[in-house]
Amino acid sequence: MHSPRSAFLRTLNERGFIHQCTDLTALDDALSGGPVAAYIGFDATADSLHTGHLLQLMSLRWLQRSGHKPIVLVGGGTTRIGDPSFRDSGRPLLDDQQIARNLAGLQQVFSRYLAFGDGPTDAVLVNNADWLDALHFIPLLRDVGRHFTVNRMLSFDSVRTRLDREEPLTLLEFNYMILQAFDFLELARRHGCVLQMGGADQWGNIVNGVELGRRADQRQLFGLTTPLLTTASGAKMGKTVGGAIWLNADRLAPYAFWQFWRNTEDADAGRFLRLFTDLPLAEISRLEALQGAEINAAKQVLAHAATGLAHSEVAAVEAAGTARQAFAGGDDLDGLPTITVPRSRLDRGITVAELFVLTGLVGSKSEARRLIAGNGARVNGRGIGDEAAAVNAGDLKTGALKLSAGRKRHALVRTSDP
RNA sequence: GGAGGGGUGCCCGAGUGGUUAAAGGGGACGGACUGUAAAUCCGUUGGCUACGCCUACGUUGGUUCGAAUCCAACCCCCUCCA
Repeated sequence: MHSPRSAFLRTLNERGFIHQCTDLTALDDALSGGPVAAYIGFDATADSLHTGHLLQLMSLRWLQRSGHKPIVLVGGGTTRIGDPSFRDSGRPLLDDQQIARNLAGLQQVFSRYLAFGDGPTDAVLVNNADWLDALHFIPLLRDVGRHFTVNRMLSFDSVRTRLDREEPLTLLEFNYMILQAFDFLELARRHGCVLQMGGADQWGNIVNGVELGRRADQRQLFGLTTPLLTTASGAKMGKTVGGAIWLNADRLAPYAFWQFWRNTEDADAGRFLRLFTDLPLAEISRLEALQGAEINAAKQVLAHAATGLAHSEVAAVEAAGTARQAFAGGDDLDGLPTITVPRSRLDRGITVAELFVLTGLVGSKSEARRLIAGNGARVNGRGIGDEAAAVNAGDLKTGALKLSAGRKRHALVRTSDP
């Protein structure tokens, strides 16, 4: 699009957040006219947000910084159904207890990206269980269901793959889109919310909400989606050793989070800086222009900024220090994953393979053996050649043993007194 | 309720009585090369008290010296019919 008038859309556009919009011009007008309320929904399918949610969090952050009001919707109600969009099969249903736990985990993160409060542009948190739980089937069908045709619902890409593969799509799941549409309508009525944002996979769900607003209330609502992110080499963004890149520190240590960004592919550095940091564009352009090994500097800036947002400035500095030490072979390795083993256990002698299992660097003793056989295992930086190699307290260096699986994955073993 | 098709390791997908811990691909991990990058190449990819043992091809039984492969019942999915 040509340069939008509103600061919000201009920023999103320049930074690469915009994939599709239901009516970009009219939305731009609305945003130019004063504070606008917009929402993004987060279902409680896990107890932490991950990098896949980061684009959404940053979207809301820019919204707020552009003088508008972010609404964070947590899906206490919709999580009980499970969004079938673009999924090949249904997911196991979560029970209410698990959902409650997950919600608690999710909520730790929002305030790191948004300022909550009672002011006109302060962020608010709402839970769709507040209205979805109270719905009655027949009234819902009459009030909402009559605005939906099955013909239209079946036409969305988000469910078509499932149907094409002849995988079952239950009526429960099929209703998800109606409830998400209803959420939008409800937020429009309660909070004057006129915009729903989300990932590209949410397009169908969002459009349903926009249409419901028009049909039920003659409201003009807007939808705006962010692109589906892949790395430059085509992999899904946010998956790596050990699964998802979580935002909660208890799920993924700040050091590991920092490392994730530090390991960004060259070709992604500029794009990620625009999307996942709020550094000025001029600064990003400069970093992006670096060539060859110098791009590493850009990745460090990216890692620092992203970690600073998700965790804290202090955590980011510490993570950077740990990484420097870990790769330079230094001794200050406090940020690495650490396990504690009783001294007596070490005194009795313990194989390196067993230690690797204890640290979680490998999943089984067999895997540890394979790692050793493949020349991937090191203790205090020295390669282990013998599968039966053992260590004892005498091997402790500055009170800790550093185990490495490959060049990048490290863990510390410390001893406790007994 | 009837007829047919199908359920294999993280995923996809071969395999229809033995040499099958199960081809091939993807993914993942490790190594080489590098810059903690990409691409490429190589290796590995169920577990254990490891020259052997245990677990594994929807579930449970059965046939057989021997089954993922044959039989029976059951569970689940798909398609068509009622």
